[in-house]
Amino acid sequence: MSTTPRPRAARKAPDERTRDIAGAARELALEEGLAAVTLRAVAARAGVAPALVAHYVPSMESLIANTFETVVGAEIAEVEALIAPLDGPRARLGRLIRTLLDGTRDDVTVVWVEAWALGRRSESLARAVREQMDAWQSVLQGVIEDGVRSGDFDTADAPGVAWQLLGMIDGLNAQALVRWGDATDRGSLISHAVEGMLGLPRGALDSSSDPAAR
Amino acid sequence: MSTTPRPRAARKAPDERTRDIAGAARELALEEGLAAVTLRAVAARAGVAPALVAHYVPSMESLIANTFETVVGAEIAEVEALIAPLDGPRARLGRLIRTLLDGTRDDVTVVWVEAWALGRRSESLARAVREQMDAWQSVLQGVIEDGVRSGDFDTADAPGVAWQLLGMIDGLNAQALVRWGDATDRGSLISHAVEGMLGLPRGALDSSSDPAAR
DNA sequence: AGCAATATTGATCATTTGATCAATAGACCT
DNA sequence: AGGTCTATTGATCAAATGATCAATATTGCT
Repeated sequence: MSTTPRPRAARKAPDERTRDIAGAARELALEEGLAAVTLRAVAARAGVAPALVAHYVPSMESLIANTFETVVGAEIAEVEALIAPLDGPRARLGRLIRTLLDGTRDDVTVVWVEAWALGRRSESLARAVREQMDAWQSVLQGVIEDGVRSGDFDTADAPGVAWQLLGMIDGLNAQALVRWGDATDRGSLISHAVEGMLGLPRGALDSSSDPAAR
Repeated sequence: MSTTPRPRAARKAPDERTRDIAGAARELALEEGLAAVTLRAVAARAGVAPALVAHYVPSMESLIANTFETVVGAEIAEVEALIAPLDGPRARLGRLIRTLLDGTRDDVTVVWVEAWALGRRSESLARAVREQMDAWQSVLQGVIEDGVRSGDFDTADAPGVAWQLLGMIDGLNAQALVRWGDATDRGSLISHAVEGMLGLPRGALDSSSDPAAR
């Protein structure tokens, strides 16, 4: 059992090394979960000595919190950009739900689930989780309020519906993480659920109005 | 810093000691989460030496899996007993949802969330999680199928609706774990969601038909 | 070429975890 | 009372974690 000796890392500017380390942490989180983001694992992935990671980061706790923020923040931005050009609240909301439930982001879901658990023992991670949940809720609430204004949706509690929908999506994705194998389509039934919350007729949110879903 | 010296534990029959240890593990899981169920913590709570816990349990991994099963199994049995005597599928489903979302079982929710995360690193825990999810799904599916037979509900996919509903409930509870403070009533909106999934008119699942909810 | 600044590292420490085993002590039977 | 069985324990180990610090190597400037 020979541990491959690592050549001395090339000297880099602090800014770049900082980005390297953050990137290594991000990759690890997506590939193996937040719990795999350890001092030594990040160092190995970044190709540096463990002490260097410790040197560039105030604490592993903060690195993990920042990594969570990066991963989830990118997901939010990505989905936001995806639905922004769509035409009308119904199309945007339908697409958003289908996208988040299409199973292509299970790596991010793992990060979410581990953040919920680890957040109970890390105040900074817990804070990051709350912030990102607020950010997601804000996106959803925006779409719903647009729909209420335009008459597409009917609800007196857009913030509440946004929270509910967010919880549902998270729950369904977390569940799918365990029920791999039995791959019920996650997106079809929830549309009816949302229709119920928003006073829409059955089928109003299905993919027939979404060109990209055909 | 004086560690209180523990008196030698009274000799007990193996069966009883086994139950003691399982009980200590269960209490710890409910009070501080599954991650707190460590060899030494369980030993301290049970009032015995750490080596004794190791002696009575094949591995901590299995103790944790069994503890999860106990905690969640008890929750299922409890809720099942609660809704069984109710009159009709609508009342039973409504009560089930309201009960699971009333916020009085957050300790169990913590166990669920940690099990999802830890299950990624423990095959036995992952198996236990799948089993208990199946058990929950089975309960939900039973209620829904009753409703379909009686004409109360309208869906062609009772198993799918059961899975979706389970995921939604878990997600909303997990979310509430983090959003303490902002305590939106978790139960009211989801009723509309379920009405949407089951083809019910708005309000059909509200608490007006549930004597205990008034 | 020499030097100062600093990026990088090896060595090391303290904790926490699960696990093993020989030794001990208490209960029960004859 | 004595002896046997076995429940219980202290001591100890290996592994993994986060963190610190003096020492080293490399860069870039003069």
